[in-house]
Amino acid sequence: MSRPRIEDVAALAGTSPITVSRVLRAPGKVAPATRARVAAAIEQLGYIPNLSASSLASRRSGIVGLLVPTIDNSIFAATVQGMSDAVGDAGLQLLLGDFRYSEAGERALVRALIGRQPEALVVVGVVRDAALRRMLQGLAIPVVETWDLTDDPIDTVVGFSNEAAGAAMARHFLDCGKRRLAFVGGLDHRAQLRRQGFAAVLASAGAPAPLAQEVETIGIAEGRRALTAVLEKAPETDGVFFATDVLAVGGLMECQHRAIPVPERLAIAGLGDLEIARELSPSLTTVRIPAYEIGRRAGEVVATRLAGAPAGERILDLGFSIEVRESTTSRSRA
Amino acid sequence: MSRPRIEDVAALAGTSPITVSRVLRAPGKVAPATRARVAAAIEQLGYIPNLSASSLASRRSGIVGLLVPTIDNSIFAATVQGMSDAVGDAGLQLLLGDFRYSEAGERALVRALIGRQPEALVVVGVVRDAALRRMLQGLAIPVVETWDLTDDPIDTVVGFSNEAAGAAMARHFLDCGKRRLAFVGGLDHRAQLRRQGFAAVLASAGAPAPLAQEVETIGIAEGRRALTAVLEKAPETDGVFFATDVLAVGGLMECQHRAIPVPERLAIAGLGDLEIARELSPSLTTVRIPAYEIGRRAGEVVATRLAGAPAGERILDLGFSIEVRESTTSRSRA
DNA sequence: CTGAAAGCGCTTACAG
DNA sequence: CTGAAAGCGCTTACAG
Repeated sequence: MSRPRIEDVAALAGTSPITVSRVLRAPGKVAPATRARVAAAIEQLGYIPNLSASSLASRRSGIVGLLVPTIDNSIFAATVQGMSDAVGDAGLQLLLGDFRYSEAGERALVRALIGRQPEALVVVGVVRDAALRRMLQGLAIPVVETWDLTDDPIDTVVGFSNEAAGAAMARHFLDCGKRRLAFVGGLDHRAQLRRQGFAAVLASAGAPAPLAQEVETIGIAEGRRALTAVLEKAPETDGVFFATDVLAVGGLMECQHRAIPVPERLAIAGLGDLEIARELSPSLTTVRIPAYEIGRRAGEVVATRLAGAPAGERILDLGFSIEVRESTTSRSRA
Repeated sequence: MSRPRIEDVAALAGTSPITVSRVLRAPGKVAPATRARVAAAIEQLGYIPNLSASSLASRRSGIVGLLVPTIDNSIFAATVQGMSDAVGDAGLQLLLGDFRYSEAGERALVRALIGRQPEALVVVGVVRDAALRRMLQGLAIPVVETWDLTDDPIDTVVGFSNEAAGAAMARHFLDCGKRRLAFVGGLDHRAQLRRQGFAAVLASAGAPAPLAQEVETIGIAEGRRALTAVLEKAPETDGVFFATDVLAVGGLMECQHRAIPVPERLAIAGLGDLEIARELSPSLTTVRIPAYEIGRRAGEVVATRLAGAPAGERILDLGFSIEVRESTTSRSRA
């Protein structure tokens, strides 16, 4: 008992496959009586169109590819959700791939996705590999880069300035009277940009260059280790900016473990505005990223373009905000 | 400049499309010299096969569908990772869909996936909707249910007993001398099973029936609210089992906020063994679920079956363990 | 080891 | 409003 084809539906409804196809994709063009008969036949047979055949014939796959660095415990989950909401409204399906923070993985994943004929591609991050940029440009489909900004996107970029976020956090630490600072983060490009923005503000304020402590993975335990390392290398440190909240939570816990007063002796800040950041005590100062909106806007750009609209603004800066909380300010704690 | 087809590669390599196809899928059957010429042509043109056409002709999509309740801040992320590792090794691609904990969403998602002709389907949870079960059975492809157990899976189930997990946690509370207990969780089936197992053990031990506190969403703030509600309704409660760690973290924080001694006055436990559970102070007693292994095994079952092996054991119980930590035992706290 | 023929299940113009 | 013809880009037997 193999699956019914469009021909089986047509036979049962006493019409042609073309009409069945129309009922599915442009029901307004079919007479109501015919439409009803076809709908009944579809229902009766449990017909589900073969989308491989449909894609091949129509050259429209209905797929939007989304490339994320990781799906794990994800700061990107909200972006995926936003994308999913936006493209779902447009009748498109999301094909998700994670390249695990590796450029080789990114290339392999793009190739795998291309084979599925996506109508558009959304990438978390700005694509840095030159060969990959050229390849994506050659695809002649909308490509949206996200979670960062660049003067020269492949097509469109929807994000915020990681460098500006780092800079803003540096100013906040200075405002709090902290000058001997450290930065904790991975080697991925966005973390590096945050570090650069952070360091630049400190330099121009005449503060010491921040200690840069590198992490291998993103996790609470890794954040604790990083804080330990920072205090070993630079015991006088009075503030630490972590590239993500998960690391910062580890930093906070290590302080608690060592009975280091936060923020009096050591101020702590993160990025991402996870729910846990708000709920901890002391609550965590963090950079709020419009993660959902980034996904939503990226999805809308894609949907608009696929509906035939011309390319609009190439650079959409959705900004960020510093959420000042107890881990950097000396307000009384509950 | 449209994308090159297999015919273009064949022309450049001075051979036929059939041979190009062979180089891609069974290179051992092609003479080395020919293979080299074809490989060079593929490279030169940047040829990527159209997988819609390939799927249609071969009736093999190379796709495994994975249905999860949510991709958000996910207790399921490890399962997805395990699946991805296992099916990736077999050259299959994962098509991920989240049905947002709704049966209607589950049905719609299955229909959307079926259109893409997946060779197998993996579902987080046991499918409860009878019509959907019949439909999946009729598909004649491997279907793996996960994260729970049932006597009569559609095909194969890989998981653990949620009821037994609830029961084990009830025994642990009793061992700790706690008898006036509460359960906090959502209305999804797995949470209900945990509650039932929990309640059954208490009943047979002659302890009072546990208060069941329902939550709308999974979040730290929701866990705090739930704990507040429990203490309002039953101030004498001396232990609370939360259906997931995220809720339990909220419970722990609310206790901290109210200066309720944990575990002396109130013991707290969760399920999932998130990293934060280990790191908090007091650390959180929890049920460890082999989430990665569930995904990995499910993926292996699928890969084995698609490689032609007959169906093996229908029920794979991967078990769970109670991780006893400070939130239920009165050991000294750092 | 290699290729000509047929076909996978749809949709796109086009005609009426 | 409806349908016959052609074709989307591959792969599957089959033959040699």
